[in-house]
Amino acid sequence: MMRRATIYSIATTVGVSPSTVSRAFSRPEMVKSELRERIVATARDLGYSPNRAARGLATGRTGVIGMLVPDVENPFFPPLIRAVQDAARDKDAELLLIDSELSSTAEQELVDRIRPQVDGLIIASPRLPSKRLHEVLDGIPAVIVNRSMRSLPGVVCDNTPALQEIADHLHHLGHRRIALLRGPRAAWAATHRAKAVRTWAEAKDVELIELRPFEAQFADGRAAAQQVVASDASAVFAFDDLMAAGVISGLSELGKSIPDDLSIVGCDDVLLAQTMTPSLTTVSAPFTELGRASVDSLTELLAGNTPRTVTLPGTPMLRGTVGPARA
Amino acid sequence: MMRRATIYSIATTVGVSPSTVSRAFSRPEMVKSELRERIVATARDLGYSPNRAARGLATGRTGVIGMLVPDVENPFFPPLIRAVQDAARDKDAELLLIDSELSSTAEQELVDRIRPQVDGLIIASPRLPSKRLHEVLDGIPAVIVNRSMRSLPGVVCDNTPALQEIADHLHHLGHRRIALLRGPRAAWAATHRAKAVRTWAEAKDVELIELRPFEAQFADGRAAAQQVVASDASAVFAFDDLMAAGVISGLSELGKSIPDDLSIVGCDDVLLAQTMTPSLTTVSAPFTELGRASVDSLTELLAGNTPRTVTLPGTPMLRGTVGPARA
DNA sequence: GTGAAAGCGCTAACAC
DNA sequence: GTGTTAGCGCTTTCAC
Repeated sequence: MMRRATIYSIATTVGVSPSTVSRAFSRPEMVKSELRERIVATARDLGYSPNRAARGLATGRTGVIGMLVPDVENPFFPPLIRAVQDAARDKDAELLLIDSELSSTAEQELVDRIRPQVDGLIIASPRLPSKRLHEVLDGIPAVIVNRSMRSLPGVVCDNTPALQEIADHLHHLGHRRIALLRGPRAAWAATHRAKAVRTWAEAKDVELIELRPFEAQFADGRAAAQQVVASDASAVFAFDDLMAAGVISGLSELGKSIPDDLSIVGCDDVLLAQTMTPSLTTVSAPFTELGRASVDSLTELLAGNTPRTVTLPGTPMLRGTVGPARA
Repeated sequence: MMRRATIYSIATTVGVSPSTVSRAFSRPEMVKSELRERIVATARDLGYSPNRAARGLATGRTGVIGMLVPDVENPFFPPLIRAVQDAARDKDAELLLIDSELSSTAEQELVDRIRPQVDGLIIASPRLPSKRLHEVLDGIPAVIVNRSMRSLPGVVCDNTPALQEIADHLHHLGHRRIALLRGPRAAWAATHRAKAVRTWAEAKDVELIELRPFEAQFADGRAAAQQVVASDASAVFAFDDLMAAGVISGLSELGKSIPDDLSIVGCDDVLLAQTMTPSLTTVSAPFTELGRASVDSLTELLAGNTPRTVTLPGTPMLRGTVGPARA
């Protein structure tokens, strides 16, 4: 397995200087087209591909974007990762993925570790206190996803209108007593979504039972089923789809059937919302746009500009878990 | 935003030479402990973290592992990614994630692009013909996941005993006519799983209806529901959990209820298998071990050894989608 | 045990 | 348009 080709080996075989080879790739317009073609051709023959780490050392730009997520296994993230990766590819950048495994203490260390290897960071850190997050991100260009902070450019999804639209739908179906399963106390999205439902309920004079903040895991949803039944609500807003799946599972164990006995609404429209039977009524997050906007904002940031926070709307998806309130 | 600390800035403030600082980090035992501690301390003060790209340039080792998956959104991959990332972290390596988006034509290009930035590759490419794959991976240390090839070290999950155990269970429950939803024709796992079921069925003298290879997407499972009903089978083995969810959805639309009318078995035990109601009977893939084994094999490879293919067993998970055959 | 110097592959002034 | 040179941050002989 022979040594990989470099601009030097190409330079030698073509009979030009290394800088010309370099330019042929990074500033094609600066080298005469006939020469450039010869260079590119032999580069291909030699199986050359530029060493971006070396380029990064020289330019200060690595061409890699770091993406930090709290938990790859949470179904919210794969579509987001996909979207970011797509957008990054369009900008000729690679994706370094970091999973902090829900440990905010690890985040600082992780960020420090990768700092020199990335141009910037796209970070989803729902729980870390703003102040800490700000410290963690000190000195590294970063855009934060699904969370709004004054000090950092962000990309968020506004689910308020969609949630309220679904709420209206529930109202039409006769639901007058609704349970709300709050997400994690410290999570921006949880607060935001809860407020949307609360505001609506107050305006509509609907009874809203707020169940205490939960970790947003399937098991938490399952565990909440008891309380939902006890609350005597006929419909429930879960913080996200995963919790919604959890309540459904828990309710089913208690002999309740969906949507006949209770209506359930999730949020995000992740894969399992679509694959469960019946499929879940939820709010669809614009993953592709979120990803693209994140990368765009980061690009802006790297260019020295100051991107504003981007807000993208969720879309209501009326599906099988919502039905008329039981008489 | 001041320039990041380097071994030089540390060297200056401590009053030693850059090489000593370098050694303090990469060969701690070579520098007197008192000095080393001073160096480490001021490094911390200055917020230093080593530039691994530079280190990579010097050593030829980047400290990053590339992971290529066909589709991050397929629920099989997030747990695998998580596991690989964990194992990589233990070895002090980062993860560069590449999603080929099911396009095998793109794979060559993607691999070439990242080749210089990674030490090696962990690749899940279920469909690319072996010969092509071998070419694509030419000259880059790689281990392949969930696929067995003579020319490449691999890590695979053997689901045969688990599937047959579940099949036995079905047999006890009275199932004598079983449908098999094959996965993608070119996929190693699909062939392997199909054989497991087929062999069992022949031995048990059970009627097996093999439905033509499908893409392993939810929609394909849904579309297969018709054929399942037409086949008059009382139980179905789906290629994977996603397809299983699909058939369930399709069957439910046709008025069939699970497991009363039909029993369904998936494979892999991805998140949605656990979150659906009823939860899916399936074979649990040892994600953590698969990830660790992949990284271990790659490490071996990088050390110049020739790792054998690792085979890890799946575990049967009897859950809610299997019941007695209808009389 | 520590320092000096060369080099990893590339880019970017600066010359020509 | 193209070549020369220095330097990005680090490791690694080779001296001392």
